[in-house]
Formats: sequence, structure tokens, C-alpha cells
Amino acid sequence: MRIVSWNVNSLKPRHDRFFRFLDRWQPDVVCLQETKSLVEDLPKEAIESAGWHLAAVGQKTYNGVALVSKAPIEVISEGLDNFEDPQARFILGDTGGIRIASAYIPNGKEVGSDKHEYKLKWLAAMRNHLDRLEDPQSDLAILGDWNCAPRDTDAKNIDKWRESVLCHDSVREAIQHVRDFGLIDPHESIEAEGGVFTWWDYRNLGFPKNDGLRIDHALLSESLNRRVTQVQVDRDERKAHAELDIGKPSDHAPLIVDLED
DNA sequence: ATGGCCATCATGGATGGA
Repeated sequence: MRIVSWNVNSLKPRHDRFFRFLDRWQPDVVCLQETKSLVEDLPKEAIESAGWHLAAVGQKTYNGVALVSKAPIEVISEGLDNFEDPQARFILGDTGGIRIASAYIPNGKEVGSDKHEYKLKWLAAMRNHLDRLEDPQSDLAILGDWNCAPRDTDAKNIDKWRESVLCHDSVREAIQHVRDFGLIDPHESIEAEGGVFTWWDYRNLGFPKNDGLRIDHALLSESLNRRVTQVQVDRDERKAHAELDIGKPSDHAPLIVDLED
């Protein structure tokens, strides 16, 4: 089983790349973030014609998450339990025999800002949601853009980011609290030394210099983590590929996790 | 060898992203 997390930075300008990705990788489930689209404006028919199902929450301009799966999807939660949130950042469903979420954790902008506070509250609400409604002994996966580089080696230039809201201790602790529910990041053992990134700034030659961060993670319950055979980052998808006429890349590359069936 | 912001809403330029 192949599951994917990809922040597309709006699906509309990524349309051709997204369908090319489905064709190239044949994923069982793709968790999309930042679709920046109302659900009714997503290319549902094209996704279904290609052989996948779609479940999504959305809004105009900002946020928006989706599950795209080879198997039918039963939606379990749209948003976090007991947390009033006008922003479309979480969808959880059952598909292909596992329970899987696509999550877009708030960026937080600046340490000490209102958005930083919202980020911490959002992560606390995710832990509450899991405590109330989910079972760490089940086959559970939460994939997404966590807007956090958990280890210093998850940034090319940690000195540049150490005090940022992506590396701040408060955020790392909030992420750890979610993990302490019983979720494991297989990428951290497979790439134990770090230096593997999923996001590169559009500015200042971020990608050519590999000046990146690892902020997209697949967190798995223990039973799913035991089945992991491979974790990959599709860096090719971050390239411009001007000759292919498929549009510009997202600033995030897809994260691909393979599980034994 | 990947290349010097991008997407949105709107039509100029602000806002958010990370």
C-alpha cells in the first residue's frame, strides 16, 4: 500500500502535475493540503475518471485538505472534535482498510503572534480529538504539512530557522504531544542522520541550493509503522520542468510511504 | 542541474505562505 502527503500550494495551478503524479506513482491514498478551493470546485470527475475517489473539505483562497484514494472513502471527521475552526485543515476517513487523515497544521507566522497561539491550540485540539475518538492500537495514519521541523537536522541551515515558528520549542513540544498519543514518524528512523527535506523556499534559489526543511510528515500508529518498507521524497516533482508544459511546481515535494499489504 | 517567489482576488497591490 502506497500513501502520500503533498502540499500542492493550490490544486488549480497544479492540475497537470497532480494527474501526472497519480499516473507515475499509482498511490493508494494521497493526502493533499492547501487545495485553496471550495469542494465543489475540485476536479472530482477527472479524479474519478482516472480511477480514484475524492473526499475533501475546503474554502476559497486558503487552506483546504483532501483525501484521494483508490478505494471508496468513508469520511469519519471533517475538522477537529470540540474545536470551532473556520479554517479547513483536517479530514479523516476510512479507506483501503486503514484510517487516514490529511492535516494542514497552521503556519503560525511569528513566535508570539496570535497565529502562533492558534497553531499551539490547534495541535492541542488534535491531541484531544485523538484521545476522545481514536485508538492508538488501530491502523491510523495522519499525513500532512505539520509546519514544523522536529530535529535540527531537518533544516539545511538550522541557525536561520532555530527561532522561527517552524522550529520553536513550543511547536516541537506540541507536535511531540500529538505523537505521544502513539504515533511514529518512520522517516526519522529511515533517514536518521537528517538532511532530507520536503519544502524549499521559492526565493533565493532555495531548491537548487537544497536550502530546505522537512516539515511534511507521515505519522503512523505502531501497527502501521511496523509495515513500512520505504519512505521517499519525490524531489523531481519540485523541479520546474519547463519543457514539459505542466506548470510550475509547488514549494513542497510529495512524501511517499510504502507499507506491506 | 534543480535556477533567482507564488497564488489569490482582482486589475493594483495587499496578504499569506514557511
